[in-house]
Amino acid sequence: MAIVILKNMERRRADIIADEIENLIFAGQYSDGDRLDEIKLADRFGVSRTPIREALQKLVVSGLVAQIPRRGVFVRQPGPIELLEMFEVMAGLEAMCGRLAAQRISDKALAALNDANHRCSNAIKNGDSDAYYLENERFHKIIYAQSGNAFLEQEACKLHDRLRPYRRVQLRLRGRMDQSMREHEEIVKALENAETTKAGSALLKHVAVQGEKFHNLIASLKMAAE
Amino acid sequence: MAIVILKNMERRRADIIADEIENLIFAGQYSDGDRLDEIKLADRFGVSRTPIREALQKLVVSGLVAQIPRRGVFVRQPGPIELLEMFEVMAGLEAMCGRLAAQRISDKALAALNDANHRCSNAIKNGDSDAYYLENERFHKIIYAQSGNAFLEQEACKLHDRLRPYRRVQLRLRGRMDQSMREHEEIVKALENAETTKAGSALLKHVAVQGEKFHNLIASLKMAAE
DNA sequence: AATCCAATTATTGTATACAAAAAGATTGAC
DNA sequence: GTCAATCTTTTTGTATACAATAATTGGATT
Repeated sequence: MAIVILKNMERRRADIIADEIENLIFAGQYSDGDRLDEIKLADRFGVSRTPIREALQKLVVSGLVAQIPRRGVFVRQPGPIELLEMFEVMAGLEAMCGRLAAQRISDKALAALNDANHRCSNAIKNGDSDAYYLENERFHKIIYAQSGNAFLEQEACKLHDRLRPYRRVQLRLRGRMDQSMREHEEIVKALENAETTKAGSALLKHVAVQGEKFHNLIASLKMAAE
Repeated sequence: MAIVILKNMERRRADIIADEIENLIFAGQYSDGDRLDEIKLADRFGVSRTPIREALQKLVVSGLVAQIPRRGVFVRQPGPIELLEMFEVMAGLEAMCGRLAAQRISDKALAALNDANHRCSNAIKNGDSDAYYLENERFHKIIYAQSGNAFLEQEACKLHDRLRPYRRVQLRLRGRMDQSMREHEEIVKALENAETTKAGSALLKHVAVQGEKFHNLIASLKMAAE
């Protein structure tokens, strides 16, 4: 008898709204320091202030906005320093996932990684950057899952999602997609051979913002600010 | 002229309540699966349901409770597997902090580490375990800060605080406090000599739940369940 | 014209009211 | 006696009302 985990499809409105506001912030609809007007949001979503406020409380905890008592809730777009810090942690988490996955990964997951890589290659050939980003994300999330640590997987996913808007920028550099592909293959090889250390260091290098990637990130932030 | 960062001392009631409920959960006042009754909590804190609900939303995001739509909010005490996963991530984060701190730590912070260690020793001699836990915490938080990565520091602190109730258990093993002290000294030495890898591995080993620590943790969980 | 103060207006935070759904109790059939 | 269906109660989720605080505006004064 199969065990069925039925995901609660019915979500609370406040939760849906929290996601939507999050997307608005990620999409750059708000600048750093903008106040999130409860009444305007309530009008926008066609609800009262109550679910809006519950949604905002969630965003406060997840760090996307800052709340000043009796003043309101303000969006907090990370500046260059915080972004570098977040990428540094992301690299560390990916390395952690890689080290664990090297010991724990299943054959099926290895096949899935190769599959994702293959589709990445095709996307590059076709110049389809959207497809590339999608498969790239699949590649990394497989590794998170194969860490065999659900808590780590969750944390890595959270940060990955939060950095998504900035990751696209990273890949716009000339030849960066090709190099990224080579790194992916190196990572898979290390995982296949259960080379713990190598898998970790390959992922660290792959994700870390160093050298040219650093300058690229800073430059793109300046452009976004204009 | 000194720059004064005035921390908003006035906190929202909902935030204070969120902290208090969090403490109740940490203190073991609720078992896994218990429903957090909004009305009872409202009575307890002498407020209406509104601030209670805002507080609960925060706890949902921080992962302490799970919300089932139209059913309520239920406390989610981590089971043995999730605990091990969390300790595994904690060890990884501490190692990350250690590697970075080895490159970035200040002389002043090194002195503070030695100071904390010294007070740890004294606490052991006096059999004052409360003082030991306090200084041990100070020791680790200094390292988080000296990673030079505020985002990492914050994440490490969050997880550290969440694991606090279970860490005490770890140190009850015979001779564990002495061994822990030796490990602290090894960590400081690596940091002093800017030995990146060694600082990381020493912290990993220090925090990871392995061997006897594993059995101790599992056993204590069983006792708590009785 | 610039600045300070008072009155007005917005906005947040909390309480209460109400609708919808779930849990629990009660009755009735078998 | 057990099970099922219906009715009642409880509880969640949302809207609205109101109080307290912050922002704003419009003079009055220098």
